[in-house]
Amino acid sequence: MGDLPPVDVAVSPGEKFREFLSTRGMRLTAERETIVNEIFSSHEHFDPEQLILRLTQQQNPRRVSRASVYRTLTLLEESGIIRRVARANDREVYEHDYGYPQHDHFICSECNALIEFQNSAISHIVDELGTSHGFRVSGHRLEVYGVCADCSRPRRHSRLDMV
Amino acid sequence: MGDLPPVDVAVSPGEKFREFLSTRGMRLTAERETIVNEIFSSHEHFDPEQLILRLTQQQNPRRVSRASVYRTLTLLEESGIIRRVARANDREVYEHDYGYPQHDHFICSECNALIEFQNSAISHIVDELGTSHGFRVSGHRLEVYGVCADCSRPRRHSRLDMV
DNA sequence: TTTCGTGCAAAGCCTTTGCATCCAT
DNA sequence: ATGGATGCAAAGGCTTTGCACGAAA
Repeated sequence: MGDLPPVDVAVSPGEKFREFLSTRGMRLTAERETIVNEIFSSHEHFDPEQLILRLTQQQNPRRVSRASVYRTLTLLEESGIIRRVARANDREVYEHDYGYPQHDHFICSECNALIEFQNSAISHIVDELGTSHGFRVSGHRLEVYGVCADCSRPRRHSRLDMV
Repeated sequence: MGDLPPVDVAVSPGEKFREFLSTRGMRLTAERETIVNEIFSSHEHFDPEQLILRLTQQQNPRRVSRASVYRTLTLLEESGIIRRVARANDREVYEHDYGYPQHDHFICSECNALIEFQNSAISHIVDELGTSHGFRVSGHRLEVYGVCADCSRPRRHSRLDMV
C-alpha cells in the first residue's frame, strides 16, 4: 500500500472503530486502541504475525496478547475498517479499508509483491454483471497474477535482495 | 460449476496428468488416477475434505490415503489441471481448469454459493492494466461478493434448504 | 456487581512431513 | 536393484477458545 492517495475521512480509524463497537455494546479498550493505532501508523499490508511483531518491538505502553490481536482483527474486519486482501505463507494479509480508496492488486509470483492499482471500469463491469445476473453486489476482489516490472527485468539486483 | 459449457479437449484429464508427471519423471499411479477420475466425474467445486469423502464413500477399487490426496492435489494444481478458486471454512476450494473456460465467480454471502460467469471485457482490461504497469500478466482471479438472486428473494424456501 | 475484555495455555483444524514399506521399471 | 509412491501417524503452523482474573460502567 502507500501507492494510492488516501481518501479524506471525517473521523479517525480509532473513532470509527469506537462507533462500531458501541453499536454492539462493546468498548474501545486501551488494547484495541493500541492495535488500531499501530495498524494505521503505516499503510503497508500486514499479516497477524507482522502486526504482533510491530506491537512487541515498539516500547509499548501496553502489551497486547496474541489472542487479543486476533480477536481485534476480526472486529476490525467486521467493521469495515480493514479488509483481508490475500493469503501469503498461510497467513491472512490485511490492508486498510477505511480511509483508503477501492483498488485491486497485482501479485508478483517472483517477489510476492502486492501492487495496487485503481480502475473504475472494473467496478462498472462488475456492477453490470451483478445486475444482469440478479446478484446484489456488495464488493469484489480482483487479484492479477504474473510477474512485476522489477522481476521481469534482466535483473542484476532483483527485488528479492531487498527483502 | 457446471454452468458453463466445457471446452473441447484433445486428451482426457488423466492423460494430460500423465504427460505432466512424465516431464518430472513421475508416474501416473493407480492412486493418482483414481483421484483425477473422481475429481472429473463431476464439475462441482470441491475442497480436500469433500474429495476424500467422495473417494471413501464410493466402493473404491482402491483406497487412497489422505496424504496422497493432498499430495496429488498439489500436483494437479501445478500441472494446471485444477486450480484453487477460493477458501471456504478454512479449506481450499478447487475447480477444474483443464477443459473448462476461463471464468470468474459471484460468491453469495448468504448461502455461500459460487456462481460462475464469463466476461471477456474483464480479461481485456486486466491485460491492458498489466501492460500499462509493466506487469506481465499470467492470470487473474475475480471474486464478486454480494447476495445471489435466490437469497435476495422474499424467500419461502431459501437455497439453504437445499443443502 | 455485573458485564465485557484480556492473557495464558490448551485445543482445533487443515495440511505437511518423516519414515518404513511397496511397487514398478 | 533402485528410485518413486503410499500410508500412517506425528508434527507443524495459524487461529480459536475455555477459563479465571481484571477492569470499566
